[in-house]
Amino acid sequence: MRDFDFLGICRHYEPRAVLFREGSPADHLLIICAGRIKVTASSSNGRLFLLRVAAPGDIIALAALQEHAIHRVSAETLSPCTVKSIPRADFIRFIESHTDASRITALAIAREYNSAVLSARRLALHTSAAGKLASTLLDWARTDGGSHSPTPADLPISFHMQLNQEELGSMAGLSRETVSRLLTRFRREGLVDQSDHQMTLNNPGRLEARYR
Amino acid sequence: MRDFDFLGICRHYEPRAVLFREGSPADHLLIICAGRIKVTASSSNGRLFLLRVAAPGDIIALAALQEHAIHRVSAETLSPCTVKSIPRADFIRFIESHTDASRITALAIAREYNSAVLSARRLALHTSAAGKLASTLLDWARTDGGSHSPTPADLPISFHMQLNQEELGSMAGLSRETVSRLLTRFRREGLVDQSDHQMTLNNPGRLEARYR
DNA sequence: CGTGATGTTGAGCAGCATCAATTTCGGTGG
DNA sequence: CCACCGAAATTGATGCTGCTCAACATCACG
Repeated sequence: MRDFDFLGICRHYEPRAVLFREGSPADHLLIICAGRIKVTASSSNGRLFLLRVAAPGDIIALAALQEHAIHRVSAETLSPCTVKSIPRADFIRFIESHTDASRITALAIAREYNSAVLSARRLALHTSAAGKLASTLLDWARTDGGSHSPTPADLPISFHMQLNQEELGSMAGLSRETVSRLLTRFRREGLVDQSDHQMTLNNPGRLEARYR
Repeated sequence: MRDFDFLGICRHYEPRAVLFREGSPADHLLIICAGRIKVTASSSNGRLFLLRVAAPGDIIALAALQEHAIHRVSAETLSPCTVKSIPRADFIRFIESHTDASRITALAIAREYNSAVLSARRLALHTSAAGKLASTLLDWARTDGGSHSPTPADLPISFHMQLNQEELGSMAGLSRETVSRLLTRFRREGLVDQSDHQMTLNNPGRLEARYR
């Protein structure tokens, strides 16, 4: 841990700062120390896809593990952030020389992998818009809402919703308007509550059962 | 490498053999030595999503890196396969004790990660069915067609299509019928050729430009 | 010649994107 | 405190795309 502290450079960022852009060369790995970061991909026709919201402890810019790689996503801060930036060579030297670091790294990368798989799954398996939105919310609540414990299915889960409906839509592959309509529907059915930026899933089990 | 050979057990599988199923506990990592393996996820309503076709050198069952994890995908052989199965503890001990192994592992995992990100991207960014199918084919050709070199955009790419239209559809998030219609359309426009199980993208650049 | 797997093609319809109008809300300044 | 502004959310109307259902073709295999 002492060695790790000397690795790379820690920088502070204001909200809405861009850490890197799709297409730029990837040579540094980034580890989030504080704050939330939005990871997105975009298509030339202007569509945006929100791949994930990364939290402290997450590694982004994994592409930098390969030499001469190029970022396939962009990263932008959502809140004030502290991010440690480590050149590829230093990072690799570090995990090669610290036995337990390689394990922890592998785990961190596996977490990123899982999150990407969940996204793909969501988008592919659900035909209906309601299904996509519901499982986006559920996935979110379960990874963000915290506890890695097996989720008790019928207890309400509450979490801080840092995204507006447009961003939520670009995460679920839906238009802003559809998100709005669905949220009011879920609200009417008593499945979710929303006040300020707090989102509560009143009955995750039922939400999942009805719109999977 | 000598140590690696002693690690885990190598097993041989016939085509259509199931290596593991979604929901079962994940405690072994699998490394593909020979053959092709289909990695899928399914929803309760019977829909199937083909996440990726893994090739020799790929690691699957990455979920096993975490303790007490559960498989979120299923794996099934497409052809005769040789697969090395390594218990989690052994694998972790190995990468902790072999300096360069941790680097290589990290790279392998990063590859899996990239492939998952590409899938999610495809599904989210393309609104039209044609776009989804086109980019599925392009991604496939570029990773499978082999050369990691920057693809020259206007040369035909050819690759062995191991999937039927139904499977291709479940990779792109489309119905079997839509895949059929689109392939005939692409054929009519001279964008692809198909003979037997050989698929040729005559002009990747144009395919991409037209249906991105 | 039958059977099953795979591919092709058509018709109809639901669902979501799109366009557009309106409302709510938080912030800023007079 | 109110007026004003812009961003975000809500709601409605409309059209198109791709899913579904269905019939049929094709091919490999026994």
